[in-house]
Amino acid sequence: MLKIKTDNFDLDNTITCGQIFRYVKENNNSYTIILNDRVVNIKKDNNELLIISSDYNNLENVIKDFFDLDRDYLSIQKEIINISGDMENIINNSKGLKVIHSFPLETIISFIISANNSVNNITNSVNLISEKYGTKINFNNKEYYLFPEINQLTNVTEIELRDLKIGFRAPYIIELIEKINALKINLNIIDDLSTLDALDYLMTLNGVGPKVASCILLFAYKRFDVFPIDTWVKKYMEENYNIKGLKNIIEYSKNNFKEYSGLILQYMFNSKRNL
DNA sequence: CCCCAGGTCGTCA
DNA sequence: TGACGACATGGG
Repeated sequence: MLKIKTDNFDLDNTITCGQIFRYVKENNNSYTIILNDRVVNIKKDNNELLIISSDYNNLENVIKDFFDLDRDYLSIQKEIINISGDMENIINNSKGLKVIHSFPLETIISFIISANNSVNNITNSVNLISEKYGTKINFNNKEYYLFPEINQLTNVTEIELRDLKIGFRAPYIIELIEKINALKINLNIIDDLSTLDALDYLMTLNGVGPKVASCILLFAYKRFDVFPIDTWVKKYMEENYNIKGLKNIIEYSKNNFKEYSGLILQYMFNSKRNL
């Protein structure tokens, strides 16, 4: 077992608030999470994380990277409150929430599926994709399936994907796979692009609009200066600021939330969904 | 049978 | 550009 000391970390909220889809809450209040190359089970015991895994190689760094444990969120939260004091409420509601550092291909496909969909349906489809195409891992006397690598998806057909309840988004995913294989899209260069260029780059993909592209950059590339505006954030902005419309929200966020827009909108999403 | 879910696309003015 | 309906699937 690996133990990691943490403070200011809300494990439950971070896992369950919609950033990731592939986790199971166990009876002992631990979480089993499927990462890109291993399965981990994590339990929070006061200020300590207790972790068991199918693979202990470099595990501490993997966990710290995935949960963004080395970033100083308290300072960021203070800064945000300085920028706009009325943020104190929702930040208090989301104290200890970390932005997960997820995996590009899985994140892109998951959030293409997220369009006009519910978290339950998204989770279901992502799990079905993994079970059908991913690598099997035995852990704790159970079988788990990693999300597939690109080479495991090369020959996937639209009909197969529609069987996995992906619906009208199936052709978007086929196109994504084809573009990656044809080297028309390179997920590795995104770190070298500015956030605006990265958004444009991702939005060349069918099925990836401003919201999905923002989620990809926030959750898979650690860009906090994005605007993942969904129905919940729209409701929040209208109720609390009387601001309507995508452009107006982006404009307001840009002016008031600056480089932490993505994080703040995540706080809003979280507070709204937890009501 | 209606509306909605972590939206985006194609079409038409 | 901007508005608007369509889109698979499941749940309330």
